[in-house]
Amino acid sequence: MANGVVFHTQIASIMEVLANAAVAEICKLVDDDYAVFRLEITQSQKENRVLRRKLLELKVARERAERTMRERVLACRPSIKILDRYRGIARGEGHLTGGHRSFVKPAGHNTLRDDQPITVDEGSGTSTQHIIVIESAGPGVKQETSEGEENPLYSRDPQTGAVGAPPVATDKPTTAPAQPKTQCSITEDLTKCQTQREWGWGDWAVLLLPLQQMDPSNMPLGLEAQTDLSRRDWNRCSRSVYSEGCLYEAGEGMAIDDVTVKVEGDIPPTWNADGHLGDGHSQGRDFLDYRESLETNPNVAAHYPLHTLKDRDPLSTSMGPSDSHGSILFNQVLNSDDRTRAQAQRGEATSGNSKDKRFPCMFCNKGFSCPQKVEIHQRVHTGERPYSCAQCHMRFTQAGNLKRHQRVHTGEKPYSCTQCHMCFAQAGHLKMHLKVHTGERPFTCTHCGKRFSERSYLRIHQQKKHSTLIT
DNA sequence: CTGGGGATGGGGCCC
DNA sequence: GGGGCCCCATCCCCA
Repeated sequence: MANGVVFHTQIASIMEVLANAAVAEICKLVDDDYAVFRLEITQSQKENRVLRRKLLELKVARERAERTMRERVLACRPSIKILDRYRGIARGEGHLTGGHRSFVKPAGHNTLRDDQPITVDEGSGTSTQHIIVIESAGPGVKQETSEGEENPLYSRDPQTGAVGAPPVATDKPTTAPAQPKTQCSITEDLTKCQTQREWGWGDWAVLLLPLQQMDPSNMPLGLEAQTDLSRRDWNRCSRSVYSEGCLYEAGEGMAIDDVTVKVEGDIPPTWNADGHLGDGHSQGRDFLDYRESLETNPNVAAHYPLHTLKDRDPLSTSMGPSDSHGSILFNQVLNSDDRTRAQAQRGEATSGNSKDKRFPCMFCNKGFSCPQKVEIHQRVHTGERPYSCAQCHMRFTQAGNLKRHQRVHTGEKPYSCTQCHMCFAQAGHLKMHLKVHTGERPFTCTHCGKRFSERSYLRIHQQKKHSTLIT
């Protein structure tokens, strides 16, 4: 018994010694790592100071160069005009009250209708919109200054009243656009610009990039709206547009070629790229693909060939989840255009001229019968998806679509075939399925006479076999 | 051929 | 009666 006690005592002593040794070893490692870490921090701080100083110097130099180059460019090339109504704000002479919402205009969309509403101003007096419309057609980069033609709806900076000068100054004006940039880098540039509240030549050069370098699927979208609060904000915003009427005044549109319309302004608090509730200062990450919207506008469709959009090869830049989201949005938008054309062919009115459809979309001018319809439709353009699935976090533009989606989780298939035991979650799927039993094939290929049960099958067939598109 | 989802229009209900 | 809001049916596309 006594031997047992001694044995346990010895074991305890040994364990204590081992534990102490381990602790000492751990402390030594921690101390070593801490020293290294501290050294790295110190070096990083030094680097930060140096970079900050360089940044300041560059900023001062660019300001100086801007002034001289602006005078020089305007003197040498009177055709160069720059539209920059809100430069005072963008340059930091004012303040931004919200985040930025941006749209990319389609390739080939080289004109913008005078009455094309592309932006929103809540009229609060503090909301700001920044429209940048650039024409780079031909050898001349045609831009237009807003000085002297300021839109009262887009007021001067409420604090300073400043209307900034066009950002034409540059250190390297002719070489900036030549460098290929990925969509990611474009976004980063814009983010930096917005962060600094300053636009220089390099920023404009980014906007002048050809669209082939701007793939829609890589546009980082921060389109999700999660909360009712945000939805109300955005809805209020869109409704205010209707209360205000079309805000886009004649004569302020700009001709555009290589593509870019950029609209910045207030966005709902949730429009952060990460899809979470935010403060609205997403710093330019929330690009929205806008290229589709003008296609459906009968007044501008002729100028905006859709193929120029579809033919673009996607960039390989990985943008994470919002990347695919953007691609989906773009595809759906194109589908919407196809649908619009199909509806027009069926004789369905799509213009906003009729009395029944007197509520036009602020993006594409398509008419709807009531403001709610427009609000829903405009989500095509804005990417807003207020309805979230609790099971899988998918988001939808309409409550009904969410409800339909939830059958995926519940397994509910309320539509049963009377001919067989098949069940479907959607009525349309049952309807389509019934054609299997009836043999109905109403869609006939005009080239080979082959018949199909669905229009989409015919279209695919003609694409594959005849290399044509049905209209 | 099935299944999931985007988008539009119709219609009912309420104020 | 008209407008706002909501639900639903439907068409369409794509994987």
